[in-house]
Amino acid sequence: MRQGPIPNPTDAELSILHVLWRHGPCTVRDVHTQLSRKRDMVYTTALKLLQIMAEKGLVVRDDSARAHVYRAAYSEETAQRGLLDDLMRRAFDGSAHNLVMHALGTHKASPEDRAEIRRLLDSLEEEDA
Amino acid sequence: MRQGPIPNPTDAELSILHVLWRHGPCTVRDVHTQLSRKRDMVYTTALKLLQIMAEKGLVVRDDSARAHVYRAAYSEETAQRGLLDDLMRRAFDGSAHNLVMHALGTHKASPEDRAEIRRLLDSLEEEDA
DNA sequence: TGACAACTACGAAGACCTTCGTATATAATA
DNA sequence: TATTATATACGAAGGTCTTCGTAGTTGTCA
Repeated sequence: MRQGPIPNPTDAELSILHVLWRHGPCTVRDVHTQLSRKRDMVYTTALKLLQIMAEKGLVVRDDSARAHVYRAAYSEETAQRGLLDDLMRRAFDGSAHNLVMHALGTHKASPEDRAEIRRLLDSLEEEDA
Repeated sequence: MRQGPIPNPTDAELSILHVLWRHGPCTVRDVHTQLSRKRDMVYTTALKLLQIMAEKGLVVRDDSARAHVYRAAYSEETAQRGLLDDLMRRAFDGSAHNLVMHALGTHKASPEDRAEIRRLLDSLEEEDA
């Protein structure tokens, strides 16, 4: 644990969180097994990362059993929002508008994606009214 | 200089690039003066950063005069795209749709912003047709 | 019980980022 | 010319991130 706000996850931390979000609470062994399918990583590295993440407050540890069980401290959505905020502040002058225009302009959005975005815009219009 | 693709700028590097984008080509002195208005930083730190950035290819150096002149190697838009790509790949499963929905959902977009986004969506529809 | 397997704890190395101090060279000036 | 101001170059410290190896503990099973 620690005081203050939970920091944004780093790269390796994010890859571990992905496993936890996808599979729910996991032992180190579980995390390592899953992670090994994507990256090359030794067991103790996963362990160390999880220990550090627990200290940072990124994950919560249940050490009632011999094999400790870890779970993500917050949802993927929350993490995404934190990372997005950070990038927006650092590189987009804090403007969501800038960022969205960029994302839409340079990356493929399917017709379905665009329809969904329109629906979201519609609902935002209603809120303003 | 160096080979391979130009890496994304780090935090301190981004703050220097902001000065160059805003003011055009600058000497170290110029950059440091501008930067000092926002952060606390010693002259030689700005110098060192610019030297490293030149090595990475983030900035281009003109050393024909005694006070070398640096300029950004690419536009702010290009840098933003690179950073956005990176975040999308790491945290949003490579999906612009996810990212946009998040940005719009959790951050204020003015009616003007939304109108502009709609126009962009319209133009994307035409491209598909 | 003894040997082995699986677990946690932890130190430390190597990479990168940021920062600063010092050394050195060059221009400007009294 | 001698002094002072301003430049660049560069080494190194301190921080974080990631990685791994080793030590020590606990459970399992023949």
